[in-house]
Amino acid sequence: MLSQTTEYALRAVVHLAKNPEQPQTAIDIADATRVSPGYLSKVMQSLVRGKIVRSQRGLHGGFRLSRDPSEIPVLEVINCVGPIPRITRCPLGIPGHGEKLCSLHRRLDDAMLAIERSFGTTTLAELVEQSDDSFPLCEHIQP
Amino acid sequence: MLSQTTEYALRAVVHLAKNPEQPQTAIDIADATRVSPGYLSKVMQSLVRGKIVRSQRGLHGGFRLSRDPSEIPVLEVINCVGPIPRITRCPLGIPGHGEKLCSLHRRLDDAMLAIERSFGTTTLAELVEQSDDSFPLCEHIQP
DNA sequence: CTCTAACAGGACATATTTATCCTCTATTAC
DNA sequence: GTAATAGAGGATAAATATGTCCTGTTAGAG
Repeated sequence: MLSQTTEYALRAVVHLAKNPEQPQTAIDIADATRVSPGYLSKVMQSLVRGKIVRSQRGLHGGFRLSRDPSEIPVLEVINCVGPIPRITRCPLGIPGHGEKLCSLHRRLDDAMLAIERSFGTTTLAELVEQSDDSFPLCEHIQP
Repeated sequence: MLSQTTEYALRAVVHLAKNPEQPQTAIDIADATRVSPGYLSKVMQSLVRGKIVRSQRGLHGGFRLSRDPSEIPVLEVINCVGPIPRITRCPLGIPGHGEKLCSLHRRLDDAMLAIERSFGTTTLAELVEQSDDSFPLCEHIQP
């Protein structure tokens, strides 16, 4: 539903939000999120272009969030690597069919809209505040 | 978000729901839904295997819905060609992480669940009842 | 200045999705 | 039976998404 790339981007920013003290290198993030380092670099580049994270080259460089997690909606991260495809016109391309959607496509677009809204009102801060254990992204089972 | 294939499948079943009188050939459906005939055949095969439509070979054959549109939830069509991917376990594959999801993945799965529910309670009948014009899938603009 | 750490970006490889084409089989009409 | 219609299914191609690798550039430390 959401692409792998989107999933990776979200893991990465969550990791950054959980480790704001010092910049995290691509390797750091790749290890923590279990994403291949090479591909993660590409994803991080997208996030940099989207102004979600800032990069710093050289020794002690790495990536950090460009804003406070509470200022970053999850949707913004998603849009950065692969936006939710909204249906704004009839996808059949029939001449004479324009902005008015049939019930099928209106329904589908409603679902997309609901997702957009849900992710638009959730911030990164909300994703990190409740977990305090050592695992970066998933909680472990209580013994 | 939903795949092209899913979109095509939905268009096809909507067309069938709107034309219940006689079986629709793959060509009929392909024309009406603006999908390439070859690929549509594949999609229809999936729908047949999923018991959503029934096929009839030979002259005057074609496809028709296997049940009344009011008995077919949109979700069933979706699941037939490419289910909504639910997140049931930590996707990072870290040993010791099991069923309990971190907040990121719980959020993502919540969104998937919401979509499933939305499409699970909408039937094909609801998608066709309100449009009565000649256009098969999209309404045209009022002059 | 030189060495090393670390991101940027291009070229390439693989996998998956989408699309095309051709042959086979089933059904109907005659 | 023969001919025509129409779905089933396999092989193949094209497009896109995902993943790898290598070189270049920037920054910091000595």
